[in-house]
Amino acid sequence: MDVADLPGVPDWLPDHLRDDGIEELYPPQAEAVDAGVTQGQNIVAAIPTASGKTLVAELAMLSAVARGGKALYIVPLRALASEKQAEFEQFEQYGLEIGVSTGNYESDGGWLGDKDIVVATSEKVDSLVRNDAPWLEELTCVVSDEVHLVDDGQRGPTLEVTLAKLRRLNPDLQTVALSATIGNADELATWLDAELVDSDWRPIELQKGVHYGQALHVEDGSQRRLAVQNNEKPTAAVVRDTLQDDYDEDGNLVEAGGSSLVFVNSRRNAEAAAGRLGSTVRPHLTSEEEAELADVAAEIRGVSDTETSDDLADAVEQGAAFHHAGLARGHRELVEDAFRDRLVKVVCATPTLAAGVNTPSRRVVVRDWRRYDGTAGGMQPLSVLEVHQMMGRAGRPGMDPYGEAVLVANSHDELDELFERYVWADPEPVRSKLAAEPAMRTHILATVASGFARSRSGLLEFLEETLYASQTDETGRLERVVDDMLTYLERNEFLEIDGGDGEARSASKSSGDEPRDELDATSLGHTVSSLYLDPMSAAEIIDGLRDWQRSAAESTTADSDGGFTTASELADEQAAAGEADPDDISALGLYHLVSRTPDMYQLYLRSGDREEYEMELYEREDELLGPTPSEFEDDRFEDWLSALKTARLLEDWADEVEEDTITERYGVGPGDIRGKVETAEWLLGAAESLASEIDTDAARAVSEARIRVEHGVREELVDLAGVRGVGRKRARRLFEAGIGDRAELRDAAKPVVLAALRGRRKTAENVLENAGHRDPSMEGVEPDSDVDVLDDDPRDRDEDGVETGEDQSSLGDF
DNA sequence: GAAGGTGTGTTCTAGACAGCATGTC
DNA sequence: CTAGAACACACCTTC
Repeated sequence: MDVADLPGVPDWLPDHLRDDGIEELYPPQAEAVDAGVTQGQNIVAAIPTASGKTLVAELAMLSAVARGGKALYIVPLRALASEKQAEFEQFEQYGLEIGVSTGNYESDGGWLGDKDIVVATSEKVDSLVRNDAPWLEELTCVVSDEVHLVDDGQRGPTLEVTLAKLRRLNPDLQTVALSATIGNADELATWLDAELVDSDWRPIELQKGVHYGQALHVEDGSQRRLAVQNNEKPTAAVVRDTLQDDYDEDGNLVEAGGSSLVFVNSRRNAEAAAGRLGSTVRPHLTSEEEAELADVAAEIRGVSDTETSDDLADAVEQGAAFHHAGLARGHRELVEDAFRDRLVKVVCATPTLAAGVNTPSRRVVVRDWRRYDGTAGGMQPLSVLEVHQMMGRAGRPGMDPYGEAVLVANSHDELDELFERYVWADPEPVRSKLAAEPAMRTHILATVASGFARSRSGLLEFLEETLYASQTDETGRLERVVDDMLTYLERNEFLEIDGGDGEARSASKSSGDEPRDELDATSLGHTVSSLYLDPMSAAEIIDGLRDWQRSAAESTTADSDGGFTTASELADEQAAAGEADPDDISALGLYHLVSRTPDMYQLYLRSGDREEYEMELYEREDELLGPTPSEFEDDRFEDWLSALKTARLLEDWADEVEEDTITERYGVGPGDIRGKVETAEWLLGAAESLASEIDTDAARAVSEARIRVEHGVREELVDLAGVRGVGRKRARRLFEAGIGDRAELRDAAKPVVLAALRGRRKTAENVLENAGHRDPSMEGVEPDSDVDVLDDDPRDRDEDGVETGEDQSSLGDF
């Protein structure tokens, strides 16, 4: 189909596409147009990655906007939100406005309601629905990217419910769902009343194969010699083969050496493999490439002072890299960019890269096809869908003649098994996971709180519009889970059933009457839903805070030894008790409280950890909020301990312990610290709202704990760290130079400030300006040589990562 | 006697969304 | 209950 023949699209689009070199649509795109994407028709497009899904989405959105509408593009990852934003910004020249909204980022320049196309994560959209964003009703087109993720137990239900809600809000909404090739795309189409485009057409051919022994066995039945040299691992042989230039019989260069993407099953394996493959890659680098790689390596070292950072930089110097979720954001982006620029020749990655941003490669090697899964009790094979997603990264459009995806077999039996299991197999069907309890807990409360259902029957009726309902005939299960969760939500005071106190419901049941089933969210329930908390997390936090309030009150009472003589004295005493002293709450107690909620992904207890944290628990038990579970309640006690480990990490961070020390002490990567801190920040913010909602005196302490963890500083630096451009390190340096807070920073002698900031003039000027200094100029100022500046190398510091100073005594037991 | 190979026991395990109000070194 | 790569370490071989 020629781009000139597109119905319903804006006039400028055909020329725009031609400028991009697009004259003709790919077959699946043409199919989507025939099915009516540009005319408001619902579409499910199940087609491979890199076969032009984005253009299908763009056709739908642009034609919707051309008709005076407004489009929403839902992505599963924040990183994809920014990638799509960059892509859609090409249309700004035609007057379209693009907006982005994720948890940590919202595009500026006006209200989202004024944008023509908004990109957001599914959770953000869910949250917008819960908080009643008015512009959602103006949507005429919604695109859901990677919709096969409805199969995900954790996050799938959110997408499923959100789509159902958007469609109910606006019955005329055009729904475009983009999916990987899956077994049951037709079921998705039925659910969404959509036309189905199901195709495995790809713009570049993808050849799948399995390497075993000295040969690569390709799916078409052919074999290619791919020799494993002395002591080399098969993966290294495949990577080396990819690096070599190919020539035809006449000696002409057919194809220059290419890059490989190697998928492995653990972070450690990724790092080890990258280190080893470096020696495979190095001989193939030009000196120019080596110099550029050295620059990238230097940037990587600049991102953080950790071992991970050093290891990554070492690998990159050799032209190899690793990629996993333990990397800091900066690390990830540097690796992805260097790989896209063909500078880094091999990336060894965990599945982060298969689901994440677009990083195609000449060849993909799936080395490990089993992954540890604690719940299943051992190694479990990856799903076909997952492996196909990885293999689909092979082949860069316009750059490679074809892509190759290689599985690695270690035995002849495995060779056969891999062909059966992955090369020739169709992906699994996608199944809704909505009926699982944690998902129901959250979404029932949200559905009631935001007014989508006001009764049990209304709730069930709404749930009929989900994929779950369309995939099952067994209505009994759904009803049972709904009732269980309603009871749970009522018991925790998030919901009122029948406007009553819980007795009414069971009474009506036993009397055999028609169940009076009105549902209403309590004020607390509304708060929990709009905070986007799992109700179970909210319940845990509320219990913990109430427990603290109670015990604080008791200790106040116990202090007054006299006993009460009159009623008024009793009242006074209770009032005093009611104002429990927030200073009694330790930061650790609060960190532990949020770390044990289901919204915090806890750290793993390693061997030896159990003993260590049992000791820690014994020493600091009275700081924790709520009663410690008995050691015989194995699971809960285990959770309590790993929450303590997580809480200790947060405490260290808020105690200004060096990043390097933390990564080593807890066996995590720099990116994990950021992740934990971010989650804790969010949960403590939610805890702050809950604390005021349930009327405890803890709000102030919670707020302080949150600010400390946000900036990673001790109490005395909270004010300084609030200045833009001042983080934990600069705040500490300024403090050590005698500058205690923002006001003192404004009045401080410039030479002192400059010296504290290690003579960086530009930085010092920025900092002073942000602190509100009248004349921040550092011109002609020389650093004060009397100021002791903290050494920049963390390895020179003592274990606490805090320079020995006057406040040494406050360090405590260390 | 250093470098390297082989054998054995031990250790450890993927990912990442959200409130609210603004910004690390 | 289920795996398997990587590593640390001991021990041996080889030049």
